[in-house]
Amino acid sequence: MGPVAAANGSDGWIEALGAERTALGRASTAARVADVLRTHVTEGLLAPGTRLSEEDICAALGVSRNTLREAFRLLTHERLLVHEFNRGVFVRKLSVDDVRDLYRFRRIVECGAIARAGGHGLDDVRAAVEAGEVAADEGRWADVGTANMRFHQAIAALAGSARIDESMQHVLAELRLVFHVMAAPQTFHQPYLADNRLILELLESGDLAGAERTLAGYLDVAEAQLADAYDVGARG
Amino acid sequence: MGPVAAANGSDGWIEALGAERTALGRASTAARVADVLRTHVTEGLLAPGTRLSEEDICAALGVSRNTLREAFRLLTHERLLVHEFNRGVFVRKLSVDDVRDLYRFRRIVECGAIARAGGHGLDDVRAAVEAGEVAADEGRWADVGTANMRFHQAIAALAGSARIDESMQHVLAELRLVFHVMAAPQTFHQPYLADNRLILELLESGDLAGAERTLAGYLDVAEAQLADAYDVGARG
DNA sequence: GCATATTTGTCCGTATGTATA
DNA sequence: CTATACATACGGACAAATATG
Repeated sequence: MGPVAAANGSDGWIEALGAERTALGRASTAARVADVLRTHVTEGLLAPGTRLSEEDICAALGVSRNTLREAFRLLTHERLLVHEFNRGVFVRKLSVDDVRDLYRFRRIVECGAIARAGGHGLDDVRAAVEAGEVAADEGRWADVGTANMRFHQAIAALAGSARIDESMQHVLAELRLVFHVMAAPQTFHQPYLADNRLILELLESGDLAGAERTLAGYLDVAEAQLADAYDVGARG
Repeated sequence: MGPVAAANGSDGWIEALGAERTALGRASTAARVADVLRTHVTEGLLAPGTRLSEEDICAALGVSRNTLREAFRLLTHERLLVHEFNRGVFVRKLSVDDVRDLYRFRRIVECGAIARAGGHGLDDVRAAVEAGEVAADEGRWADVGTANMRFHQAIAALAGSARIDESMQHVLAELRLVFHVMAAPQTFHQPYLADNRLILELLESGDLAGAERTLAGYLDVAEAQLADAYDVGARG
């Protein structure tokens, strides 16, 4: 374990990667490597701006450079990593402008999905709302966060478009990077549970315009809250 | 030039690729290779379903397999190619369902962009409309098509979101694959020029709701026209 | 169903170019 | 300006999967 860890001054995340080596079972090697890295990035174990050295990670995960670069491609496309030519790949660092851009995207996609919602797909929305409420009752704040993600993914899915679904998935993955700048990311989502239920009820009653209005306001508030966190905090 | 051409029964597109070898100037090799392939695919020179042999293309472009595979990855992410494990990469073949999905996406994104349009960005819309009209007057149908693409890209850009812009770009590139199933792709876009101008004028007069309604109807008609072409033609 | 040839998946070593201390 | 570190790109190798006869 020594040499790699000692040489790179990485705060130990390289070793954590190496520990996942055994988990690399089957399926495309690159996809598995991408899974491992994706987890580390979205969980906040790799700080934004960190450079990912090809050599070190190859050694830690026991894969070749070509395979690793394939994994880098996947995550770069998901905007979790950025690739600077002749310099390497880095963990994505989102700016306030990125946050505003993400919410512009969400307003269009989520509100558009509601406006064109048919009757189907509401089950997934309801399931996400209830899962969030149960998790909050039991104090499982991390699960509240994932339930909230599921809620918005389900809202976008009302559009009935695979491409919309995929875009939304990527946007939400990016947002996970943003949440780590919050002082208390655990409880960030809790206040929005009531809005989620209200939107669900408006949808079920057929009041699409009301649901859309509520969601738009919701997104405005969340965006402002995150932008404030940037001003106070890391000045990203 | 003989052996490669003679052996692969490729209708000559491999040689056409080879002709672009000199154009490979600077910037990442993989990105340049991707550019060449992207052009060939979107121009319809490579029929959907065609398998892209690593060996042949490496020889034609004079790049290594690793580099070519990197280019393949880029284009796969753009959905222009599909990668089947242990079988190779193929030019994407879109189904009727794909067409419907693409138009669902466009309805949400383009109409949403109009609904949230500020005053800025209309210059690009106007430029695209006028370029299309001039090209049509002069019978340059290919340019009419590209001007039409520019128009819709400019509409999406009214949202003021880089992520929306990029998503729209990919969707329009995919749509180019669809246009080739039309009997007369050259004149496909011509009838829509009048709609483009109408939408521009509604936007300039501040009638966002009217512009959105017109565009939505436009997209419905175009989708139906393409779906019909699929029924009659290649049964994709 | 089997044996063969082809093609892809993965990895390695190395030479060259680029950025940074 | 020099030196070092690193990414880029190439070519070759072998295993594994697929296609072909």
